[in-house]
Amino acid sequence: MRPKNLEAEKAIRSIALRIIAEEGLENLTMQKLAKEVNISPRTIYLKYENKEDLLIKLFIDEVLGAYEKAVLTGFDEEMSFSEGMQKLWTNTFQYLKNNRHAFMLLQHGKTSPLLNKAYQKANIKQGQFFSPVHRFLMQNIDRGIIKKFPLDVSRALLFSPVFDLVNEYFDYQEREHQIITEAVLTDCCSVVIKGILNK
Amino acid sequence: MRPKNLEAEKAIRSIALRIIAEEGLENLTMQKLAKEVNISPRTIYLKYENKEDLLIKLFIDEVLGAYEKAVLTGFDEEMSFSEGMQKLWTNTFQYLKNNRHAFMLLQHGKTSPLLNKAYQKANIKQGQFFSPVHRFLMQNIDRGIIKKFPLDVSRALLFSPVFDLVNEYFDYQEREHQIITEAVLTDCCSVVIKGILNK
DNA sequence: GTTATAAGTAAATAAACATTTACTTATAAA
DNA sequence: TTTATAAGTAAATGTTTATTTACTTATAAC
Repeated sequence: MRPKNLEAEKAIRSIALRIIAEEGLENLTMQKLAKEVNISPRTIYLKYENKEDLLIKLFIDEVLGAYEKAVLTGFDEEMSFSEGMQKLWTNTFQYLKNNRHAFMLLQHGKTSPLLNKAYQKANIKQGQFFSPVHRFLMQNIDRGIIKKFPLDVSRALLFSPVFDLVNEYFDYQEREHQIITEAVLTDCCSVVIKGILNK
Repeated sequence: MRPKNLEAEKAIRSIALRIIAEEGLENLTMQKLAKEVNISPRTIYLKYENKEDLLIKLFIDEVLGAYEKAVLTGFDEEMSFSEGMQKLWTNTFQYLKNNRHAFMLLQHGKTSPLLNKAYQKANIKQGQFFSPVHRFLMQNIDRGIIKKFPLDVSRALLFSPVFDLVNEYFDYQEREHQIITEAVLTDCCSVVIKGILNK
C-alpha cells in the first residue's frame, strides 16, 4: 500500500489558512487550494469529507487548539489577579500578532454561519476551552477581589479590548507606523484591571 | 417614462441585509435576492452597477450612516466624561440590539476584504464618521480627565466591550435566557469608565 | 519480483453563479 | 389618444464552483 503523503496534509491546512486570511473565506475554493498546494482536487477529498469538514477541522484543530495552548502557557489560575491578567493579555497578544492567519480565521468564526456553529460547539461544552481562565475569574469573583458579573460579561469586559488591539496592530502594520507597543499593551491591561477591581 | 419603483429599491436593501445576517455574506446571491424581492435579477442591475457596488452602498448608506446617527442622538461632546460615555454606550447597545441585521453587516466589515475596504475608506477620512466622539475623547485627554493613549487605543479600551456584549445579547436571546440587562450594561460602562479615569 | 491496495492524478460533471440579451410594459409629455 | 422612453421581465450566457469518475502509481507484504 502506498503511504500517505503527510506533507501534503500540512500544506493543505496552512495554505487554506493563508488564502482565508489574505483573500477572505469567500475566495477559498477547492480548486484554487489544490492548485496552490500542487495536488489534485481529489486529494483534498481523500483527507476531508467535503469543504465544510475541512473548514471545521481547520478551525478546531489548527486554530482553537493552538490558540488556547499559547494563551495558557505559563499561566496558573492561582496567580494574583493582576499577574494572571497581564500573563493572559501578553500571551494572547503575542500569539495572535505572530499568527495573523489564525487570528483572521477566529474573526471569521463570528460571521460565517458555518464556522460559528463549530465555535459555539467548542465553547458551549463549557470547560473544554479555556477552563483555567474560567476558574480563575470565578475564583476572583468569589473571593471578592473583582466585581461580580455573569462569566461571559466578565470575559467581555476583560478581554475584548485585547482583540481590538490586535486588529489595530495589523492595521498600523500595513501603514508602517506602529503604535501598539508592548508598553501600551501593559498600560491597557492595567486600565482594564483597575476598572474591575473591587475598591 | 415609466417611474422607478422606489419600494423595490428599499426591499432590495432590507432583504439583502436579512440574507447576510441570517445566512451569511457567502450565501447572498443575486438570483436568491431577486427571487425573495420578487423581481428580475436584471432589476438589481438597474439600481446597482454590480454586486460589489450593492454591498458597498448597503454598508455605507444603510449601516454606517444610520448607526452613527443613532449613536450620536442626544450626545454632546461637552457632556461630562461619565455622562457622555453612558449616553454613547446606551445608544450603541440599544441601536444594535434593535438592528441585528445592521450589526451583523458591521461584523462582516472586519472579515470580508470587500467590505473592509469600504470600512477603511469611511474611517480613514477621519472625522467623517464619529468625529464628535473623537473630539470628546481628545478633549478629555487634553484636560487630564482620562489617561492618555493614542485615539484608536482609547476607542478600543472604551468601546470594544459594548460590541461583545451585543454579541452576547443575541447569543443569550437564542437560548431564551437573557442576562445582558440594562442594569448590567450600565454597570459595565461604569467599570470601563473607572479604569480609564486619571486617579 | 509480483501483487494487492490505498494514495494519487487529470479530466469530467452537474449545479450555481454574476451578469446580459432580447423583449415587454407603464406612464409623462405631446 | 398617441408615443417615446426608461423601468421592468424571463430566459439565456459563459464562467466558476464543489464534487466524481475513471484511471495511474507507489510501496508494504508476500
